[in-house]
Amino acid sequence: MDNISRESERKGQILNSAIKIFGEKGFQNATIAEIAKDAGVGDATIYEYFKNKEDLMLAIPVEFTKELIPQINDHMMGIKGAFNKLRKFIWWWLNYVEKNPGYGSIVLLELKTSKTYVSTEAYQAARSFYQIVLDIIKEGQEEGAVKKEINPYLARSLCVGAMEHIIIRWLLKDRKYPLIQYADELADLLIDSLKTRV
Amino acid sequence: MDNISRESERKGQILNSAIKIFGEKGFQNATIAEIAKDAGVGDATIYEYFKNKEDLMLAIPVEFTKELIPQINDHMMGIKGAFNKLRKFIWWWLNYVEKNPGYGSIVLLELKTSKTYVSTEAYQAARSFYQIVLDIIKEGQEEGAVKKEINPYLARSLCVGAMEHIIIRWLLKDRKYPLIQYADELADLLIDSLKTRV
DNA sequence: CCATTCTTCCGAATTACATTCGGAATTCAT
DNA sequence: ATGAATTCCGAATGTAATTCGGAAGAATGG
Repeated sequence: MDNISRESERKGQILNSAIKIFGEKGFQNATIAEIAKDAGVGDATIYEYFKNKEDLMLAIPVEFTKELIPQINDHMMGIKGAFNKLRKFIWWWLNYVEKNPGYGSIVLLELKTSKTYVSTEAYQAARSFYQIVLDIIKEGQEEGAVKKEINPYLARSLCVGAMEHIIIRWLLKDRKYPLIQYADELADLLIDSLKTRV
Repeated sequence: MDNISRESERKGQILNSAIKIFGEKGFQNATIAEIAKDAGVGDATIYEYFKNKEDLMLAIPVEFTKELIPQINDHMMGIKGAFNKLRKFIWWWLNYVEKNPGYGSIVLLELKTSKTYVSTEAYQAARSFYQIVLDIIKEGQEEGAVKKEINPYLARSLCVGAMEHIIIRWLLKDRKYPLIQYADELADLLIDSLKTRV
């Protein structure tokens, strides 16, 4: 989650502290003072780099999701067949959130309450991340593995909705036992849902 | 959404204004002053009935979800077969949110960011609402319509996750065209996912 | 090497709200 | 009708976001 090259060192420090504090306490209960202190800068300095508290939170997914897409694509390399890719995607995403729960709770819980969310870059970033699932489904339809009659956008909602629901439950409650323990069973169920019947 | 009998008239006024303002502006951007003004009471009066702003928001699902469960059960009467019930549930829930988007955005977007959410009555209320889906799935397994080998809890996550995902998309973006237009296709997809194969 | 501008940074005000206080208005019980 | 309780709220308080004004440091030019 760290050492990502960014325009400015300062901006990077602040973002790293922001992800940490927002992730721990949530948007509401995190204070600018605390983030500033953690980043080792003055409160006012944050406002040199971000318009306001909300803008600071929205900057997190933009920066980090940019990194995610190459990473998942890298993991996808050499995997053949839509269902194998989907299984990998589920595994990878659950694993990533488990390792970075702060990022997960920002993206899955906090972000959507921002009044302007849909018109932000953050929304576009999330969109292109989930686009991967859509591509997998379409690929599956081409290769004949996924039922042709399914609306691929609805199928994406099914996959993403189920994943998010499981992740959100985990974020809200337990966080104790591994999140990836759900990965296989969830993948089985989703694959079975989409599969062409013989 | 109105005329629900409650302990006190005042408390009811405040809750109705709260659902309206929170629903419109979100928790963050709603102010106590605005809710008080809308309810026609002084700011301090709100604190006679609710511990604080967060407690006021959390009171909404408790009050309203109590009403929801009898309503949906009422609609379920006379419907035979798990899949017919599931279809009805999807239709009814999408329709309810479409008619009460303020309530929907509180329950689906705002609530989960509350630090204490899982330990509140509001969480229990949501839980018993979604319990209905679990019961339908279990019933389906008993009558042989739903695959026996599916973990019913995971199946619930699939159904609820997909519904919530579609509702959240609608709340965040469009809200223009009818939400229920998704109901049938979603129901088809979910039913097909759960169905025992011959 | 020094003066000048430009940039970065931040301590100290300012502002916007949530929350609390103290007492006024109203209702209730006798 | 009167004292006691309850309900209500305007004004004060406290906390945290945001802005201001200028200090400290880096870059430019002679």
